[in-house]
Amino acid sequence: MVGLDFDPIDEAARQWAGRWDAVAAMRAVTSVMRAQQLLRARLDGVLRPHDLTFSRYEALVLLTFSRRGALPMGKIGERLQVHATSVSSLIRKLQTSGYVERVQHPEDGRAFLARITPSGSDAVERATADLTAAEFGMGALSESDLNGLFDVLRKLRQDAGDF
Amino acid sequence: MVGLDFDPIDEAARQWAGRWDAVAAMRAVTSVMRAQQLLRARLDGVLRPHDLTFSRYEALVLLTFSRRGALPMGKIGERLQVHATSVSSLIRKLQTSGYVERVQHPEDGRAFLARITPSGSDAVERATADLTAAEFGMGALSESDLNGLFDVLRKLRQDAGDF
DNA sequence: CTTATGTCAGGGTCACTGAAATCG
DNA sequence: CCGATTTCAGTGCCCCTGACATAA
Repeated sequence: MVGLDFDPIDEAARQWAGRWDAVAAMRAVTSVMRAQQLLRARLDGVLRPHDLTFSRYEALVLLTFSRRGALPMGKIGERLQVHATSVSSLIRKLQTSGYVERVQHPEDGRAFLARITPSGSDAVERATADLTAAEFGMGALSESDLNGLFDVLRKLRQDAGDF
Repeated sequence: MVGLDFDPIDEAARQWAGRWDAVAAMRAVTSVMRAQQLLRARLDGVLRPHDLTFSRYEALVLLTFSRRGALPMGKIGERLQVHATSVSSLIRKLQTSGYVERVQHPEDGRAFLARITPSGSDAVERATADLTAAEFGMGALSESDLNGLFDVLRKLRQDAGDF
C-alpha cells in the first residue's frame, strides 16, 4: 500500500545493532507480527463475501472435520486455543449467519454442542475454494519455504506449551 | 496452558489433505497466526509492568532511533505500517504515560511531532532489557532459525508491497 | 480551491477478567 | 459443597471508515 523504498524492519535492526542485543530475535518477532497482520487482512478480504472471518472459518473447518459435525464448546476452545468466552461469541456469530446450530449435549445437561448446518458446509466449501485460489495469501513462498516456516514455528508453539 | 497431546495444526493438516488442496499453505498460515498470538501474549506480559504494549513499544523504539527523538505522526504511521487514527491513539496513550510529548512542527503548522521524553527513554531501556532477557519469546529457536524466519517472511512482506 | 495532516466519533473483531447460573 | 461448563457484563486493544477543522 504505502511502498517504502526500504525495509523498515531491516532498517530498525541496523540501528538496533549499535545499541542492544538480541537483534535476530527482535527482527524475527517483528516480522511475525507484520506477516500476521498482512495475512489476516488478505484472508479476511477473501472471506468477507462469505460472511466469515478467519477465526470463524477455522471453527467451521474444525466442525467439518469432526466425526458427527458437532463438538462441545469446550472442545472447540481447546482445539482452537481460544478462551471459552471467545468460543461463545464465535459460535453465536456463526449461528446468526445460519452456519451453525446449538444442540443439547446428549449426556451432559449443562453442555451445548455446536453443529454445522448444510448452509455452513456449503460456506466452508466455497470459502475454501476461494482461499486455495488465493494460495492463502502465501503465493510468494515456495513449497519448501512453507514447510520450513511450519517446522520453525512448531518449535515455537511447542516451547509455549501448545501441545 | 492447555497442553494437548498432539499438534492441532498438524492434525488439521492431516484431515485437510484428504479433501482439499494447498495443505502446506494452510498449515503455514495457521502457524503464523498462532505464533503471533503466542508471541503477543508473552511480550505484552513482559511489557505490562512498564505500562506498554508491543505496539507502543515499537513506537517508542522508533522515536529512540530518530535523529532528534521526534517524528511527525504521518511518518510514524508510515514506518510502523499502521493507520493514521491508530497512530493518533497510540501516541495519546504514550502521552498519558508520560513517555511522549506533542510539539508543534517547526515548519508545518498543521502537523505535530511526537517527541520521546526522558521518562520514555528510560522506559525503553528497561523494557528492552526485560525483552532481551526473555529473548523476545523466541528462546526455542536457534540463530539460524531466526534468520531463516526473517528471510522467508521478508518475501511475504515484499510480495504484499510493504517495501 | 485543492490537497495534506491530524483529530474525533463510531463500528467491528478479538482477548481477557469476574460474576453468575446450571448441572455432575 | 466442590468443580466443570457456559454465558453475560465490562474492559482493553487494535484496525478501519467517514466526517471535520486546519493549514500548505
